[in-house]
Amino acid sequence: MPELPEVETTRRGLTPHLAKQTIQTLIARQTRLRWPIPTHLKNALPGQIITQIDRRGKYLLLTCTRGTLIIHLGMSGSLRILLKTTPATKHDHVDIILRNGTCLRFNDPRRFGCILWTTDDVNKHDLLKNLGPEPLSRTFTGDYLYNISRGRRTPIKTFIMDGQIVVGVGNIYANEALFKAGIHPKKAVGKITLDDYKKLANAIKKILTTAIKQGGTTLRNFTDSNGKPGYFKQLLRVYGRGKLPCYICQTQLKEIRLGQRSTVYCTKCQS
DNA sequence: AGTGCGGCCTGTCCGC
DNA sequence: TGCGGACAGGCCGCAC
Repeated sequence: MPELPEVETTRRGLTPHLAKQTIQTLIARQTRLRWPIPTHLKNALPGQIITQIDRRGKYLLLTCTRGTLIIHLGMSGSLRILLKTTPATKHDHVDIILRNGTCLRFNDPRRFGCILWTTDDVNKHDLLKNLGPEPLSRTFTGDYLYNISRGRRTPIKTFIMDGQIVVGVGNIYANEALFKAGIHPKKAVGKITLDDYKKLANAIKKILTTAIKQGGTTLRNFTDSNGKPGYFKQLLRVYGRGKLPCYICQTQLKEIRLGQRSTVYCTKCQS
């Protein structure tokens, strides 16, 4: 389950392998992802040199000589660098073969991810043009949240999971950040004070930064072949802990559905 | 415009 | 032990 920290970790891991490399071919074994892989990609990619590897929210952006690859890992996607001779296994949907004999392999059991291509300004792409600020940037502050939430009634948890408000905050981190900031997940955004928004913005930054330092570890049933355990799981205060005692006050944590998402909070610590 | 929700997918887990 | 069904999650795109 790639969250922003894992996408960032992926980006950092891929960069030395991809930067300045030339693409030889594209192999698409399964083109039906979140959106179909563009049919012209097979013609567009060969000869392209990858010049830059960026991240916007949970999107990876591979800037090439004459276009940009937009990759999202969805729920279950992963990217690996392998020798191009490595046999493909289940859910290895796409290979981008490089001239140096390596390959970037996209694996995604649930196929919620996507691989798209644009030759225009990538920030004007439909998927990116309306995205909110990066949570770790200076523009994401308590003041920002306060100002854009006046007069609105959405529950705060839904609000911070909205990519147009701020990118990269998924269900797990939303739960954790609200607990850390002491804010009830259902609280209407228009009624939250500037002071609380400052706490919340800081909580989001802190949690994401910590998770990146952990190597962007996935959570729950992490069945990576490397057998890497979920380090960040040990730091979870509320997510996945419904009915268990709050670490702060021992009150039984409450679990509800909010916007069809599992939501866990402490009735005493969060108001 | 703001808000809420259905749908896309497969692996895992639970109860029978 | 096998099987069906609920659930998990990001996030677009639609309906109100």
